[in-house]
Amino acid sequence: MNKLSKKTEYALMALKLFSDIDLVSKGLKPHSDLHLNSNAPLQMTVSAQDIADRTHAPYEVIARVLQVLSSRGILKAEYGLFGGYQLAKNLNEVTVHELMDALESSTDLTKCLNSENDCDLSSKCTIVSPITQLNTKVQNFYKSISLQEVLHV
Amino acid sequence: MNKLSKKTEYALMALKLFSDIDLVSKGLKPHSDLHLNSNAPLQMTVSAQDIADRTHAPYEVIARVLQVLSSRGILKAEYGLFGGYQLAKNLNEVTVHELMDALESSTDLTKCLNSENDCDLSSKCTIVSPITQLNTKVQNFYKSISLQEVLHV
DNA sequence: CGATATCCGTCAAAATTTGTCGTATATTGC
DNA sequence: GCAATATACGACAAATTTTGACGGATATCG
Ligand code: FES
Ligand code: FES
Repeated sequence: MNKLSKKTEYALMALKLFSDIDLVSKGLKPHSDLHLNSNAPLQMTVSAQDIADRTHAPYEVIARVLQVLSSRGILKAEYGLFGGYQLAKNLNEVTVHELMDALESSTDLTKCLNSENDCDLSSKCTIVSPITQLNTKVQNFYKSISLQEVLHV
Repeated sequence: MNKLSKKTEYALMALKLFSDIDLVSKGLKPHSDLHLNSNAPLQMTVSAQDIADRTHAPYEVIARVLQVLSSRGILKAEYGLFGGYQLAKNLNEVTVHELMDALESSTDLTKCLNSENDCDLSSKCTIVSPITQLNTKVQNFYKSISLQEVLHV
């Protein structure tokens, strides 16, 4: 399959939103219009509902994604009225690998590489070493790309 | 998910087998024992059944994989008794991307990138450009790695 | 012609992803 | 204290994809 899950896509949308808001707060223009509703003052803290509305992602799903990003320290959560999420890290310091590790079922290239999945063929398997080495290359590749680099295009 | 499918794994096993046979034919030692059964002379042409036996992959599945590799010109097929498959290309000239393109459902990083899948959100989507650019990077990465490089470790 | 092996369409089982629901917990404003 | 709001989390159903199996057609060779 070799695809990024919807969860990771939704995460990128949310993080791009925060990234743009951050630009606005510094007096710079975002790359795409934010379509901020109402004339309320710009809130650095955005609720899951707002993020769902603006990204057009299903609320329940992206809410869960935001919780994970929060648990990973990429976002900071605030309870209560006017609560929501804020960027907690500079996106320059978060890699694509980190995002995948947070949201994908696994970052490994194959199921057999997963230590929990004890493949009964591993003793007879002829490509354990090749796959392992290729896997390392792929991991390093995704570790070499920051989210800033991805979103700020 | 971001994983290589079983089909691609089976393909790598088969190609490693051919790669090792090729070494033997040149009088060199393969990296892993071939466990050639019987005392028959070494055949450059190997049947799907033999490959299934030696890789421990389900016959029906790896047979289909071999057919695809044949249609892509990576293997050469021969009908009839003592028929089977041979390496048709130098593995130095076949990339990981080429193998994925042959066997994975898609080489694209997300479903939305697939032109057939006309995502109804694409007009509102905020990450079309970021995803597209990241996708290109990933494609180029997989195009930069040859199967020789992967299997000959 | 018969034995063997590649080819190919279809389909069911299994696994994974995606989305939904219900509920608990924490914070704020009154 | 209490109601309103928003995050946190477990469980579950629907949808999609992968994996594997079956049946039969086509090609080659002795
Ligand atoms: S380790 Fe599972 S098939 Fe190679
Ligand atoms: S293009 Fe489909 S969600 Fe972005």
